[in-house]
Amino acid sequence: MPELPEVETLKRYLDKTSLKQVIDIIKVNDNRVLNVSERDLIKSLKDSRFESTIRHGKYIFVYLNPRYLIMHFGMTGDLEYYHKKEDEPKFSKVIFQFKNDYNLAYLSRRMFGRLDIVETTEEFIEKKKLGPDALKMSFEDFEEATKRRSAIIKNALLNQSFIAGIGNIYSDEILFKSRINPYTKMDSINEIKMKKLFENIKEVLKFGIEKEGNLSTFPREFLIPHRKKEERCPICDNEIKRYDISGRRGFFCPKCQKRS
DNA sequence: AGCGATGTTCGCCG
DNA sequence: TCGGCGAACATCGC
Repeated sequence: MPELPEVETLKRYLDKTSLKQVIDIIKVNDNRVLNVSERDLIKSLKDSRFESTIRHGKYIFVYLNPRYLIMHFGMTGDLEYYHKKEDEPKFSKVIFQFKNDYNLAYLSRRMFGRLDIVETTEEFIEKKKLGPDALKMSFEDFEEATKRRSAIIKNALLNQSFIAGIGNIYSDEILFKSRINPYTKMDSINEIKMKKLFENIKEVLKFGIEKEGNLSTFPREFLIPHRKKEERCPICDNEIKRYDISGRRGFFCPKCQKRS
């Protein structure tokens, strides 16, 4: 459950289920997901409440007053709200039990997600060198940031210091919609295409949020349903090509997304 | 049985 | 310094 649309969906889920409830018990099943000591985690959470949440890129900051709990989900993180003890979901790593006996479980299968406690959001964003959130970034900032970089566009979109929230699957979708070849150097994209790219970042991510991050519900005219071998481009019917870049696997249409 | 996976980080090298 | 690459992290489903 990890790119921006999924994380936004988790944020809304947390807001709907768990906000303002007093936390009674913090159960740590596996302390490997903690970037903070178990003692400090408990100290910060016990008897306080999840007051509000902010999402920045793929991170959720949960305001506890006065500190923040940070949730990151890696590739397989999730949240689940449930009542009965025996319904504790598989892969639950940390469980927040509220005074009303309901629980919010933080799950992680591959252990790539992390929980942390910080004093301010700014301090964390600075430490991680996170760029602006993809949905909040202005075109001016986007354009400015692109001018200072020579990286190929696929890597730039994945680079959280440049723009925060886009991952492997959505970056492919954004490039497909923008008709930009993933290997295009950023400084060779003209202003019109750059504007279109910027708009498509927002549109694709917002569409993902509407779909609650559920990739299997994407309509066929998107690239997402065709991310496998021997699929055809929904626009031109050409064969979709697989490519490997910086250890990630992507897909694109060589005919629609010509190198410029 | 082996491969691949929505992420991040780090060391190496050009 | 920047950017690309590959490995490492850890686990499970197909």
